Amino acid sequence: MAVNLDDVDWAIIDQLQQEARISISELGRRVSLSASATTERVRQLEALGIITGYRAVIDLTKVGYQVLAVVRLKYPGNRHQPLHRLLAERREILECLRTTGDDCYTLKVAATSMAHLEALMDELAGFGSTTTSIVYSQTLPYRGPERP
Amino acid sequence: MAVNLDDVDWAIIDQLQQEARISISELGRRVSLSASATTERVRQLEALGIITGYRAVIDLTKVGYQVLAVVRLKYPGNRHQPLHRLLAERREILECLRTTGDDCYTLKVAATSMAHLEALMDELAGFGSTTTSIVYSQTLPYRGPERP
DNA sequence: TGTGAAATTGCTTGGTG
DNA sequence: CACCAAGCAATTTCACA
Repeated sequence: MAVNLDDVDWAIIDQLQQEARISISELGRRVSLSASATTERVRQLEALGIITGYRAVIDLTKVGYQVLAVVRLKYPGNRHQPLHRLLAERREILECLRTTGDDCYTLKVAATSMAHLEALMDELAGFGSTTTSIVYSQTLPYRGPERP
Repeated sequence: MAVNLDDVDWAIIDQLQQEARISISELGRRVSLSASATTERVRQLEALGIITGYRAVIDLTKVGYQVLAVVRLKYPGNRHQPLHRLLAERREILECLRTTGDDCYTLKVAATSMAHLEALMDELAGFGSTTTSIVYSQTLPYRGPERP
């Protein structure tokens, strides 16, 4: 499943992880490749599923989500469909990881207020026992991987 | 700190959260605006700090990080500099949130193998007691916020 | 795979409603 | 604020190494 990538591939990945909207020709300049060769490399990285997409990063506070929380959910049994349905509906749930350990799921949830968070927690509590931690600050905002 | 955004702003945000590399004219078509007006809107969203950047999303497994873990760190005392130094150095730490509750920090860590993860955990254990959960799957890969 | 040249398309800027 | 038009870049395609 893992793929062999050379220095140029990694240079491209690094650049696009930092500034995904630079032009192909600018990217080519930075990695010392012609525009057409750069296009081909990027196309390959996309086709191989190494680059899975490009996303704008939004400031949650500025768009109205003043509360960010990490929720751990202890989910008894193995009927996961209802939870998946909730994840699809409630767009306030930004991320959901299934993990080992006592808490089966770790979710990241954005809310506009504590009241809003409370309502979301009531929904989640229907699935199992929850542990909620409010996020003070993103000590390290998400960054992508570098060459192993 | 929060900002007032109209429908067009949100349409732009939605599009760029999904496909950050589309051209300005394509974006303009999708939100029914001319290219120059679209450029101006996007510039404003960036200048206001609502859009904080654009990032390529990389498949961790395919580039060699077979293990993803969520680590909760109980950090006694309040000397946070050493931890911040580690976060800057160890690029395997992809994210770090400071939270309320017993565990002061929640980290997301990528490793190439269990041995690699073990070494990372030894480093983190120097800061306090840790609780580690291996991620089975991203039930919901990260997505951005929608209009509140 | 990478390059270079030509045709197409997209971007930017200044002037206008 | 948004549109239009013109001049300038960037993108794509193709023949060639």
